Amino acid sequence: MADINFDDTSGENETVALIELLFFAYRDFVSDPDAVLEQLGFGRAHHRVVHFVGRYPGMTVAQLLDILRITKQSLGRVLKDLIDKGYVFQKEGETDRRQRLLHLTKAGEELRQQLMAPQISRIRRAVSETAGNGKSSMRDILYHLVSPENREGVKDWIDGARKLGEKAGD
Amino acid sequence: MADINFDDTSGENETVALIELLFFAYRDFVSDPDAVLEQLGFGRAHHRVVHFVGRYPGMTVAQLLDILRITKQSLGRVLKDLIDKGYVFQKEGETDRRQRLLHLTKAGEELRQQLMAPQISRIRRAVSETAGNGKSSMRDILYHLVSPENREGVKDWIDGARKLGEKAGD
DNA sequence: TTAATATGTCAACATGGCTGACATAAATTT
DNA sequence: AAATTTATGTCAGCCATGTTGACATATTAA
Repeated sequence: MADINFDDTSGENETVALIELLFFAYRDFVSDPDAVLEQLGFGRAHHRVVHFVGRYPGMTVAQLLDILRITKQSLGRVLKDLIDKGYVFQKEGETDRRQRLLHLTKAGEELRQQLMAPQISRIRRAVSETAGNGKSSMRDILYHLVSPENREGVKDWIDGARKLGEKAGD
Repeated sequence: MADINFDDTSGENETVALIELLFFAYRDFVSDPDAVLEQLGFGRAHHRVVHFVGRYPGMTVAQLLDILRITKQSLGRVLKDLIDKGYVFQKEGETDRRQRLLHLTKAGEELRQQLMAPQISRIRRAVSETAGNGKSSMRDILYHLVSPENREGVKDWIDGARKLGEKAGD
């Protein structure tokens, strides 16, 4: 349709596999903290706010909006939840008193660690299970980001889809 | 909170950086095809269906549900859209006539290619721009999955957050 | 014949995106 | 000092896409 160069047909299937691995890996990766969030009545939007505020205490609302790429309205809702439930608090900026600098409370920081822990474990496990380098390394790593109980299914899917691919190059 | 081993403090910050890189990279990666989808009145859910059906023509509805991990209801809506607009069609299973095997029409396959093209380009570019191996390779690759115009901001964020991190190990 | 399976459909609801308008206070510019 | 811009908050309302649970149909399997 557009002017894309499909000259390199050699890595075609591998690249498509990477697209799907990224989908699968991300799907599992973000699902890790869901159980914790659910008990608190929070969603993934809350998670992102807790994570980034904890990572950069004192950040402004504008900075957070820029990172998350969402609107004030969307942020406002989850931020209100987090403030009301005592995980985030705001501090008037010292040099600019219009700013409401964002910070985590002790409970907020604990929550952040709790949410981050399984993701850290997952990444460490993936890294430790991965050898090689370059392209194959990324593939390995992403594959290893998939939950062990899902790997068989993912592998079957990837292999199966490749077998049925039209122009099986490699 | 839970019994997580934070013994290995050496790779702590790097691992957190990987978490954020995965967030940023995925954010940009899935946003690639949005412009095309918007013109057709489709969303990302439609994209996923088109992609996976095109990758595995003749798959059953149950298989697709298992891959996407969504409910029948959620799938039904987007599937109906895609069928009504002529991008997907269903074929009665030959051995099992209860099945409605999923296929892309010609328009569907063209759409799939059109949606996949920028993601393939992005991955290829990232791979070609990446050297090294192992952990650093994944970091490089994910970093390079971020849009060039966003890399400065992402890098600043990662570096800035690391500088402000409590236990700056490495 | 009965039970299980594959699929479709309905109502109802929740989350978290979005727009656009508007308000306030503080900082900056004129 | 006055006017403008900036940082933030808030309101009403819309949309996409996820959820549950119930129920219907056709077909296959026991």
